Amino acid sequence: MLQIATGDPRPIFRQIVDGIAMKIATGVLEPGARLPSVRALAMQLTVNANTVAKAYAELTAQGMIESRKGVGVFVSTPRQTLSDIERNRRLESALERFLADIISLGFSPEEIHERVEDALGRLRENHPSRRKD
Amino acid sequence: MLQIATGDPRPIFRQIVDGIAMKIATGVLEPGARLPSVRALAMQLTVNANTVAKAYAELTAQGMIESRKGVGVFVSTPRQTLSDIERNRRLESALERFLADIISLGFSPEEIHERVEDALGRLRENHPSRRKD
Amino acid sequence: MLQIATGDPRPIFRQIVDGIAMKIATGVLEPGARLPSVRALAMQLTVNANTVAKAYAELTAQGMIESRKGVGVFVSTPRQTLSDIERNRRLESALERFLADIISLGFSPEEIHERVEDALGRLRENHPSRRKD
Amino acid sequence: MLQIATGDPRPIFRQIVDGIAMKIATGVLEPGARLPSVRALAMQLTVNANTVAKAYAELTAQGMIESRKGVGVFVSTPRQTLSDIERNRRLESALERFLADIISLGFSPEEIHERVEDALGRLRENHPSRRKD
DNA sequence: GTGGTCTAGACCACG
DNA sequence: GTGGTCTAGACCACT
Repeated sequence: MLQIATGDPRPIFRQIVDGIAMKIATGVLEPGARLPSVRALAMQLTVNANTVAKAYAELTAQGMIESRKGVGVFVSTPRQTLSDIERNRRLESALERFLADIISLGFSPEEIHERVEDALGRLRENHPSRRKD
Repeated sequence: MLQIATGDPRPIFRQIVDGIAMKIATGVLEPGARLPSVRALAMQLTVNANTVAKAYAELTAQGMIESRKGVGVFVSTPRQTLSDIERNRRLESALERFLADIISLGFSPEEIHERVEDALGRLRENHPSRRKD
Repeated sequence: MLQIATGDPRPIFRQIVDGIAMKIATGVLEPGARLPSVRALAMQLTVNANTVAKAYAELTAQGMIESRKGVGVFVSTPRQTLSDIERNRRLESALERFLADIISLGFSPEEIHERVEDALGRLRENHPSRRKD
Repeated sequence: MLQIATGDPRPIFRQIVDGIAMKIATGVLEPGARLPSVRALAMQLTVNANTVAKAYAELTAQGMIESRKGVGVFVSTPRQTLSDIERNRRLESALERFLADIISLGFSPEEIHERVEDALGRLRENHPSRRKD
């Protein structure tokens, strides 16, 4: 279900964070849903358990999941943790980074537009009415 | 002309690479244009000469600039160095990271669309209809 | 300068986070100040370098410090990263936790009041005009 | 009467311990008052009986309750089990953690003072002038 | 079984 | 030298 790509420039734990965050954001994983245990996911991805634990820790810090010792890890109900200023700051910096990453690949703005629209379209499908809180 | 920000999370050499790549991609620097020498740029930015050399090396490896011995460093005429497969892989990976970063901030696909359009619009201005090759 | 207490119920990395956060909040460490390197602090506290790195990572995630590879770790200029709702939520939960931790120690509300006032007084001294942003 | 919250980061047995300790400290449960049996409380909270037993064991070890075989579990008359040094150490440690948690949220000492006073006020109401021993 | 913490030691990226 | 990532393996707390 989750995929780790060795060619990907992102570190492993980051790929895990991104992958799970995406699943939660698109509603594939709903609030209350249980995630695979640290050890189970580590085994499945054939990475070290600490690496998965680190990814889970980051998602926990971001308020996207909650863990209960001896029980498991669960998707938490979404809330707005960041200030509006900070949200915008992060959007801007992510956008800047994204453009910096791809600009030297020689894609034209039109091509980039197309690909982003595709991706957003895929998001919208599984994501018909985003909760506001 | 080029700016190094200490607060920027990117390493210095990366900021240089991105800055120059952006200038080339947007047409501010045209093929054949001369870049400052390694030493001159290092002085101007008050960074280590090795750092500038590393940035130039990366840009050279990407085929965006070329140095002519004893003459200087110049923007090269655009060539496609990466395979289409590789370019697409990198675009996908950058896109996934971007969306993962952004989506957990609670922005709706519509909002993201708007912001990306803004940014692309800013790009298109300095970039009327470049290369399709 | 920083102290790790073996009897302390908090894990080591938490004690480091708390200690540094306190120093930043009270102005003992000012924005831009450099923190000891991961390895240096690990040596000084005779703990593993990974433990210090974990503490620094948490402070970084909280936006209190910034690290630059190959350079060092620095106190960042404070900003308001969390939404007001989230700030209040966290204040409440910290308060609840604090009271739960100490209530069974047999201190009366008056004693608790006194001790908290002492601590707040110490904060106010080094902290005469808290910046708002 | 006692509440277990699944979202609470504390383990269940801890929530039980804290909840009962709080009731005793605030005088809601007076010395000699009878507590529900392990099984009864487990049923009521729909948790495992072992979990309740563990909570009762900890409260017993702390001298806050005592069980009389074949009769039931009762709130004991308060005794000081921890040394003053140990109590103070724990208070300091809890205080440090609390302030570290809170101060990085950007609350001013004045705001913190206010909120702590509120919370202590709520405590004092059910706690007119208990033990100074 | 679950997650959390810590250690030891390796390798990489950066300046 | 700096910080960041990953592994391997240990121990603890909780259910």
